[in-house]
Amino acid sequence: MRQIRYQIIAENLRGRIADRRYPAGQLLPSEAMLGAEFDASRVTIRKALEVLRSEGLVESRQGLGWIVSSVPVRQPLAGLTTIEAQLRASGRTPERRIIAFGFRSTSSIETPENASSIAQKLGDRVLEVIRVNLADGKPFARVTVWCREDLGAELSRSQVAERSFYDLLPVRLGGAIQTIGAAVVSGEDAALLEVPAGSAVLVVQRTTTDADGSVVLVSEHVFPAHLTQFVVELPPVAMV
Amino acid sequence: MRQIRYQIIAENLRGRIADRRYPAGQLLPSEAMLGAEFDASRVTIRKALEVLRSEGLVESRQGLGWIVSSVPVRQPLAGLTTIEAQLRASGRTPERRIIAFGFRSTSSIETPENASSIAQKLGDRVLEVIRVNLADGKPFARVTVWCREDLGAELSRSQVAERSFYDLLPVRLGGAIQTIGAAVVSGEDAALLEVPAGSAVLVVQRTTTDADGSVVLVSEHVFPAHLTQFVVELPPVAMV
DNA sequence: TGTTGATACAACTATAATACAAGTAGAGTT
DNA sequence: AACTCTACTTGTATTATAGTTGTATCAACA
Repeated sequence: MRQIRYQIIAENLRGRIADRRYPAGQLLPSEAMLGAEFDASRVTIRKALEVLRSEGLVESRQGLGWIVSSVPVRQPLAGLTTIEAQLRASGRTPERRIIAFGFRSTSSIETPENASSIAQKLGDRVLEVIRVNLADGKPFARVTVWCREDLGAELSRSQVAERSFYDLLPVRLGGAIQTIGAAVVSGEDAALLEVPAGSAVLVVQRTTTDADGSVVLVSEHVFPAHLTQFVVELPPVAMV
Repeated sequence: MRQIRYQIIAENLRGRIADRRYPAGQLLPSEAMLGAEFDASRVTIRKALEVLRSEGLVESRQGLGWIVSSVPVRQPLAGLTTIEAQLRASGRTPERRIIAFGFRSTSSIETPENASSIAQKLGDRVLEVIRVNLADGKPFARVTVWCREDLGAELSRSQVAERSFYDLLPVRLGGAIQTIGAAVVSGEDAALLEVPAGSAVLVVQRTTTDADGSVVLVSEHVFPAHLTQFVVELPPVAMV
């Protein structure tokens, strides 16, 4: 029985990824270098890499190289930034897909955080926007934003699809309070995020205020656990 | 392994900020000087600095230079370390149960963070302590600590059961970096934490350094999702 | 027929080198 | 005290280059 060359090479590379000789997030040697190492042509190396790509182990970017995938995006908790900015900083191309856009009464909202607290913060009617953030075409977060009615009235669906709320709102932002928790993914979110039922997600609830301290946005962000982790640097003062 | 230059430089600078070689509020060397030091062009240095800016670690002012973000940015995050202290503050009685205590070789460790990185940080042999933290008799965290061999040699099982590592270690602590993620609970953890199989947990990995910047502890903390939430206050950051 | 090798070219990326505008700080001058 | 000048900084843009993946073609081989 004849062994097919590119499958052997794929198996070899699979091993290097598994034992972290090629760590997640790092660039693989170029196709040319791998070709030299395995004494194979670029075509063969590519076929091997395509196999690994179909298994979700690696991704490629033209002009850059092959990257060991399933890299959690490391989100620093140092300040109020947008997801898009962080994705761009880590070299990925962000994209938004609007799932829902419309005004609704606060009382009908169901969240882990109870609806009445949203009403208290934002008023009886709010603009609700549900969207999915994509990174390199793959779902990366489901974000639901509730926005104060007077501010939301100025916004259109297309605006929200193209830019972030923080860019769009005509107020000076003051800061935010976030709670970070974990949960098992809901049925709807599993479909939106394209993850298997029963997998874990990070759930972030954020209340954003303007410079005067009044609440502008309440939002809920859901991240697949294998794609995201938050990074915090703790100064020595914090130690007890 | 191929690597992207500006990411290496960013990681290097991140280290200098973390260990206070570039103290908060201070000007960094100019882009030109950094370029000379790293033998890189201004474009590359700038890209590295932009990454750090997106993480909220540095800011820039035209005509002046790059500044390490000042303390107020980090201060609110101090709340994260006090999870155990918060328990005490909320009137519950904390308790520790030691599951395992002993030295082992780093290579045999299995963690989300790969073993080789622990070996690189702490050396080939480490003291491994696994314990369960209880609040009012109910488990609320499984904590595994890997400690540098020379420091671990001074510790006894009973000491570890009664006091925290931060109290016990005879070094001045310099700071820590934490990553927060989510996962589905493992079988062992489900038993230790007395939660149903398939439920979600928060996973925190922490690397603690001493005042000199060398790594003292690597630890992994697992919290049942329904018992724990992290609260973070985010100050505003200059939007790009 | 499918695998492999060899080659060529387009598109893209990171990096370097360079130039100039715009802002800051400080020394010197008036 | 107010102004000017200078040196240095970041912000921004352009051009160039080497190296990478994306894609296609043709030929050799089992």
